[in-house]
Amino acid sequence: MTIDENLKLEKQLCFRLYSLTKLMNRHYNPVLKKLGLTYSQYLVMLVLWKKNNTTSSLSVKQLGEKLDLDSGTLSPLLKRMEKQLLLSRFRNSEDERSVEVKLTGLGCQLKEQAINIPAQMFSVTGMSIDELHTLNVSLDSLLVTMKTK
Amino acid sequence: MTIDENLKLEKQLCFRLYSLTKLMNRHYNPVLKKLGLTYSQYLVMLVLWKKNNTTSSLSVKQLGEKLDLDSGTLSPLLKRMEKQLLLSRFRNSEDERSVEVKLTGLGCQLKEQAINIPAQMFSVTGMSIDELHTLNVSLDSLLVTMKTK
DNA sequence: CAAAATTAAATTGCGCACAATTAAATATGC
DNA sequence: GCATATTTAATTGTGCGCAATTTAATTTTG
Repeated sequence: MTIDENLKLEKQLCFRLYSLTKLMNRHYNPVLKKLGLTYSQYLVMLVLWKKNNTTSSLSVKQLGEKLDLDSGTLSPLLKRMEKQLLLSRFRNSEDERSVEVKLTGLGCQLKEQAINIPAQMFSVTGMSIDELHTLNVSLDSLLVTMKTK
Repeated sequence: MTIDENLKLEKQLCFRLYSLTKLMNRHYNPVLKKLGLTYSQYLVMLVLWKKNNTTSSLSVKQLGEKLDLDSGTLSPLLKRMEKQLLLSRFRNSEDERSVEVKLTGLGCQLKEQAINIPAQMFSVTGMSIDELHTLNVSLDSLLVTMKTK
């Protein structure tokens, strides 16, 4: 095998991940559009829906850690979601540097419309539960390695 | 398992792919910056480097098919690369609708500086050749399924 | 306690991705 | 041959993702 061989697009893991992520997005978008969400906004909602109420809040920093996004991405994104009345933003009175985010009633309700999305998307993959699990384990291991290098 | 369980971020394949793609980008960017390339521009170069000369050309359409990108992404991207003197763009005289892209001498030379990137990035994954191959096969299969659904 | 360092968010600027539209060239059908 | 349809790029507008910088609040340190 020549060194040249390695530079082929088809050989690259990164290109597969890149293509799959785009493809994943294209499958999610029409579904999420019905809820008025983009994919990134959906990820934010997934985090907030876990609380499942309109009282507990999460800081932008905590959200950023969970989603691996910085304030440069989250600040404008959360502002758009606030404008859509999905969540509210307010400074933490204990520490005025921190901005807290909390679901509105509307944002909380939206969960009902999203409840079937994971199953729907799973069916698009055409995979079995076992195959999915195996792939998830591989990707998790890769994520851990690449985060620490 | 409750339906609710499915909505957890940690369970989602899409989130793993999304996170890995971002992580992959973060590893590529400092390396590619030395060549003055973004990740997407690198992908374009990978396609063009295969020709390995400054005479054969590829249409924007063909490039778009290989990379799964449309003209809305490629047109401005290729213009930026033309400005950097990596490639040249010109209308096909046989069919004036088509725009052809071709490496400049500079673009062709840049390949030498990129020759070790795949090996370097492979080492970041911490995987064996076999593990990489297995993962690639899984992802390819998923790509095929999701393209046709 | 005051100066310096750290932390959290916001802002700015750039480059994708992509939906939707537009413009121009070519192909097709009658 | 000409109207119609299709094809190809480019353009416009929106929303990320992120590097770099800025602003403000808090913590640390001498």
